[in-house]
Formats: sequence, structure tokens, C-alpha cells
Amino acid sequence: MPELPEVETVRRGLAPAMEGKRILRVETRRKDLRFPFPENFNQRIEGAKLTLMGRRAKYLVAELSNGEALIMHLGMTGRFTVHGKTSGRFHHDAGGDEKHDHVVFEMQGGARVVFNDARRFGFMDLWPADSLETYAPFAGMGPEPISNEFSGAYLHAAFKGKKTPVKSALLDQNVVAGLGNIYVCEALFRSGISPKKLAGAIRRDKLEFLAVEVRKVIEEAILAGGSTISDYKSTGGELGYFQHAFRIYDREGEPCLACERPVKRIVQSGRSTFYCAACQK
DNA sequence: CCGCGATCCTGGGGGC
DNA sequence: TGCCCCCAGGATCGCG
Repeated sequence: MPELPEVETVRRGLAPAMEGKRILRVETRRKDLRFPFPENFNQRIEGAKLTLMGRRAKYLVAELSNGEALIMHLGMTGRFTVHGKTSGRFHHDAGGDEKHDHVVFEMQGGARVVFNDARRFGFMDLWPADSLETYAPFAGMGPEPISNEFSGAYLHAAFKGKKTPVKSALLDQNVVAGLGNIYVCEALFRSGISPKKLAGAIRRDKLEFLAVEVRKVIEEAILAGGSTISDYKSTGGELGYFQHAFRIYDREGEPCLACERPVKRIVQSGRSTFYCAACQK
């Protein structure tokens, strides 16, 4: 489920159950996800209070009272569910019984927060909270697309001289952080730019459009609670509904919403790209 | 520096 | 029903 809007939706779902609460106990049911859990993972977080549930790009960053930051990535299929008597929406069962439930956090206040990840591309890590900028994936990472730093001028500078297709450039987390395959396709369609166009060859005025559409599609998707693909559910079991607002993603062969010509699908750097050859130049 | 393919995993869907 | 192949929201690494 996880591009920026989905991760932000998860963050908002976890915050009421975890923020300001002590982590009473952590159950890790295997020694690794994508990577091994860090050394003494359980001991290092049990008993600590989770002071802030934050997010950077597609990473959840939970700051703990002991100075550690618990960094969590959902990979492709990672999902969190909140169980028990907590404020807000939650599952009324005990939780932790599903296939691929790998980690269970027992929180002060009674919530059980369960991490499930079928493909195990997700991971958890610990890093000093006061030097997150030195955490390898964050070093060199581009701005958030909904930040003031992100603009047409920024893209103009970031794309300067780049001979890579704009689709690949936007997927590069060091250019802009948090976009993935779906929202890149959507933003390129909305701004009328071909995914094959070389990043460095796009006119400045088009980059202004692109920056605006990237921001808009991400903001709209956050408001919709993210996109639900397959049977993804957010922390309380509710579905995001932005998938109904897809204008180009996963619409191969269907009529373009602007010109009615069939939507094309190509593969770029191993990922599907959906676009309209007539509307995107 | 760049694009590309392979890779880490499991599951769902379509074709036969 | 079963089997096989392809596909999937991510990200890294090695190769040419």
C-alpha cells in the first residue's frame, strides 16, 4: 500500500494508539523482515514512551523517550492494524492471529498494534533520534512534495542536465521523497508530460505545472485516506478511496479521460507506466 | 552518471 | 480444480 499518502494515513491511524504511550512489550515473531531486526531490538524499545509518531517520505519515524528513533518501512505489502480499546477507530479483536503478523506492540492504554507483511519487503530499524539526517536512506533525500521547498524552480534545478526519463527521475527519492509508481503516473498525466521525456529537456513552464500537479495529487490522496489496492486496509480497517480517483494508473486499454484514445502501458526501469500518447508530450 | 535487469518475498488473477 | 506464468504500491546492487 505504501506511497507517501498511504504512509501518512497509517501514521495518522497509529498516532492515537501510540503517541504519548509507553511501549510495554514487543513481540517479534521472526528474526528478520527484509533485514534482521537491530541488535537487542526488543530490549531497546520496551519500557520507552513513544513521544512522537512522525513520517519522512515513505518511512514512519517514531521518536522514543530514550533517545532512539524507531524507523519503520512498509515495503510493498506492510500494514499496521490497531486492536483493543483505544480512542478512535480500531479492531475489537485481540489481533495478531493473521498469517504474516510479524510484530506486535503492546501499548500502555491497552492497544495492540500489529505489523503484517506478506512479502517482507518492509523493515524496522533504530537510530539516534537527534541525528536522523545521518540515517543512510535520509541522507541526500529530496524534499517532501508537499513542502515549501518543492516547486517548479526546485525541479528545474534538480532536473538540470538529467538525461534520465522524467518518470524515473520522479521515482528517485533523492529528487523528491515519497512518490511511487502510482502518483508519478498520475502527476505526469495531469501535467501533460510524457513519462519518456528526458527530465533535463522539460521546459521551465511545464515544470511549474508538474510541481503543482505532484503536490495536488498527493494532497488529494492524503485527504482520501490513500489508495486501496488489493485488500489493503488502514489501521482501523477502513479503506482508502483515492483509487477511484485514478485518472491513468492501471487503466491500460481504457479510454483516456481527456481524449478517449486507449491508455498505453509501457515498462520503464522494470515498472509499469500508464500514459496517454496523445495528451502527454 | 545512467538505464536496465535481477533480487528480496508471497499471493492473487487469468489462461489453459 | 490445478498448474503455470505474470503481475504487484519499494529499493538496492551489479553490470555494461
